[in-house]
Amino acid sequence: MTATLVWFRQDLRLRDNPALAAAHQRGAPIIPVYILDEMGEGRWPPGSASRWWLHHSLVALDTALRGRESRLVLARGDSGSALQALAAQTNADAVYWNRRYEPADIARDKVIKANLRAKGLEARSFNAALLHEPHTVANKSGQPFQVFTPFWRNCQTLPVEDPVMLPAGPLPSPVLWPLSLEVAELGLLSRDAGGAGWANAWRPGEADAVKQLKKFMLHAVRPYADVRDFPHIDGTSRLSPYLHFGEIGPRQIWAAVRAQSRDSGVFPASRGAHVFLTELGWREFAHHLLFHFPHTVEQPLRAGFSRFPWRQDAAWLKAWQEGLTGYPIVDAGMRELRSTGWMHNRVRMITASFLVKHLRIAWQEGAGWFWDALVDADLANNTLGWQWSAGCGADATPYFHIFNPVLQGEKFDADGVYVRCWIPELAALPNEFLHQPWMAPMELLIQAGIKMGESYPRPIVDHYEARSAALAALEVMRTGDPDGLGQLQ
DNA sequence: TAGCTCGTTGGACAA
DNA sequence: TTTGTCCAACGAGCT
Repeated sequence: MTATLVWFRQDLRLRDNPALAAAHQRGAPIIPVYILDEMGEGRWPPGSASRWWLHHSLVALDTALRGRESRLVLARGDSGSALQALAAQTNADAVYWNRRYEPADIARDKVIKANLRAKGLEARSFNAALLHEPHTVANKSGQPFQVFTPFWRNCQTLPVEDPVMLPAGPLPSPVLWPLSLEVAELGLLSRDAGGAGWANAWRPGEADAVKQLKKFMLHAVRPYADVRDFPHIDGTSRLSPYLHFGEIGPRQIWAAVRAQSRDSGVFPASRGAHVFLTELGWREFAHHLLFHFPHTVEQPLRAGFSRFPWRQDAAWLKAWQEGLTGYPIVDAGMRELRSTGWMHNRVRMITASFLVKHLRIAWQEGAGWFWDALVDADLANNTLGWQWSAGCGADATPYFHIFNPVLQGEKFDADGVYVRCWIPELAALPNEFLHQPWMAPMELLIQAGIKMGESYPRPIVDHYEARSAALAALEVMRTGDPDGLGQLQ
């Protein structure tokens, strides 16, 4: 009796899973496999928040499979060797999986596919993660797009496939299951990590991904365009970690938006839905860029930025990481991140801008911190976001756009609900000074129980000085004039 | 090939 | 208080 190995990676779902559906169609017993292969992830093995999520996601996937009289076989180590060993052990003659697009994975999967085929096995890969795979989108010169708008316009001329259906009922299973590790044996949960905060904020797994999408489509997609920028409002989809781990796929989201427009006949049905799909477009664009410019994980897309005079300052970096910069909107975001493994998108931009422009600390430092702290840490999205903020990526902000953390706070958290939630020591301060507590008169600070520099830090940099220094540093980069450096602190 | 337009998310300042 | 205007680099993408 032969069998098909279905190799799960970042597609931890049963719905819209082309590899699994194809295996089912093939008819042979299916052996679902997950291999924890940290060396195979290149320089970007999952960080602590991602490992926590992965642990629970694997539990959820196993539960879902057991509901279909199947189970998830777990292994750890080199993916290629583990697959070969499992194939030999189970007499499997085919291995199916869904593709990934990170540089290290592409290189590894290519070797694995060749080795399996050399042994006479059928090795097939599918697209589960993207609406449009990177090699299917190009500009009129045949080159990859580097600007979002033309990229997304081009994508919208291409068809989006419907989600793949998996027939109901038990999955064909082998008579004997191969040996498997327990999820706990993968050692994904570390003792020092913030498991409690994450568990309060999130429920990993496909079932909750589907629930979250339904809830969002029902209540939040229509007002999305108007409220998504306000961090105190639960106005975003919160689907990012589910998408990263593939507990839901972009085709399912596309189909949900399409289903909603059936009544009106207009697609998308609302401005909110249109803006929401554009966000999905950014996710596509991030994968497109990562695929075509794999060096951007470490290096700026715009080569000139390798000359940027970044500062190294461990104390400033630590203050940023811990939410102790003295700028409430920045600190609130960094504390939300530490506490929940997630940060509102608007605040991600503000905190990232502050690190690279006000502190002039290299974006790679920020990317590394986010990578470890975010439950939705995704190499493509993280890279694009940080390069965009630093101004060295695709479609980056013009150099003279520098977020003013006070104005951003006043504009997007006018009533201070967000800041008061994450910085309780400032809660009693009136709105007028909440985003710049150092400007508050002494008697107000005393009334609010705040001792500047003790209960809450003074700003570690002055906005206007930092802004000038950032512009000067950009000028140094642009002209290559080393004299400009002398003027920089 | 040359030239033109444009760019997710802004800020400072004047009126 | 709100609104409009400048900032004015740089390179992608298109015609």
